[in-house]
Amino acid sequence: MTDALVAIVGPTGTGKSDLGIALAEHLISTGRPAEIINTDAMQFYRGMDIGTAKLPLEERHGIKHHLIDHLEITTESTAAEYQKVARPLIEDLQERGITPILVGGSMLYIASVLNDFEFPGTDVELRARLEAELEEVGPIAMHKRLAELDPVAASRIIPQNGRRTVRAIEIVTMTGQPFAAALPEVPVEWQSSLQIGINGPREELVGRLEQRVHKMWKLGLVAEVEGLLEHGLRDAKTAKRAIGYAQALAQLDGEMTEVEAIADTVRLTQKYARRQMSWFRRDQRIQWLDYRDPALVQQAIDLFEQRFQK
RNA sequence: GGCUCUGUAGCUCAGUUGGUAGAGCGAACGACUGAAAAUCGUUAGGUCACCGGAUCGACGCCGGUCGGAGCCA
Repeated sequence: MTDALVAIVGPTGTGKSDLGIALAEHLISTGRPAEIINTDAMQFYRGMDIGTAKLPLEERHGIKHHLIDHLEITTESTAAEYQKVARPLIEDLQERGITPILVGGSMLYIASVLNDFEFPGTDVELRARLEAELEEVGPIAMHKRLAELDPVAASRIIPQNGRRTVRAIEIVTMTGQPFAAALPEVPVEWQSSLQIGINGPREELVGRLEQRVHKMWKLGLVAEVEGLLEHGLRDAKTAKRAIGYAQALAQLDGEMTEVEAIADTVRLTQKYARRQMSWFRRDQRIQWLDYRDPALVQQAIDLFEQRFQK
C-alpha cells in the first residue's frame, strides 16, 4: 500500500517520457515498485508511434506502461472515459504498493484524474443535433440560446466559442441543472499528488520542436499514416486530427507539399506547447524543472523524496 | 542598356476618386468540466524603402536615389 502519486507534466517535447522512466527506475532500485500511466491523449492509439513520439519498447527499460496502445484509432477518446479507467487503475496500483507515475501532456486528461472533475454525461443524439445547428446558425446564435437557458453559464463562455456553448446547452438540457462553465479558482484535489513540470525557455523550445518535427518526417511519419489508412484513419474522429497526422494525410492526398505539411506541423506543435503552458501555469501545485538542467533527474528524485518520505 | 512590375506590422499581403493605415499568420497574455494534439478571447507591433516637389493635407500625385522581379536586347 502506498499513497504516493506522481504526475510529470509540461509542454510537448521537453522529455517527460524519459524523466518518467528515470524516476521509475530510481524508485525500483531503492525497493519501491513504480509503473507509468500514460496521460497523452494520442499515445492511447495503437499504431500512432512516430508522430506521438511514443517511447519504443526498448527505451522503456522494462518499466510497465499502462493506457498506451489500448485504443483503435477509430475509437473516440474522451477525458470522461479516461477518468473512469485511470482512477481505478491508480487505486489498484497503490493498493499493491506500486507508485503510479502519470506521464503526458494532455491537460484536460490530467486534470480530470487529479482534480475533482465530474463530467455530467452526454447525449449522443442531442449533441449531434446541436453540432449540426452550430454549423448552420453559427456560434453567436447558439450562445443566445444558452443565455436563455442558463444566463450564468452563458456569461462565462465567450459567444464566439461554439464548441463550449454547444456542450453547455447539452448539459443544461440534459440535467435541467445550471452548468458552472468555469473552473474553480483553486482546484479541488481528488487525491494528493506531486506534479513535476518540465519546461525551458520558449525561444529554445521552439527550435527544439522544429527539429523534432523534421525528424518525424525522416523517420517515416508519412508511411505510418499511409499504413493507418487501412485501419480507418479517415473515419477516426480524434486520431485524424492529431498534429502531424492531419498534415501527413494532406500530403498523401496531394493537398499539401511536403514542405508545407512540415511547416504547418511545426507551427501547430509550437502553438500547442504554448496552449499547454497557459493551462499548466495556472496550477500552483506544479513544481517546475528546467529540461536543460543536467541535474534534472536528481531534482525530480529529490522532489519525490521530500514529498513522500517514509 | 531599354521596357514593365514592385518595395506597407517579424512573415505573406489588402489598401476605391489624396484626409496620417488593415487582414491572415507569428509574438505576448488569457479562458477551458465527455473531440483538449480540441475550441476560443485579449493585447502589442508600422518614420507606409529613401530624398525632394506640387497640395491646406500624401502610403496614394510628380521627379530623383537605392533595393527586388520579369521581359526585350
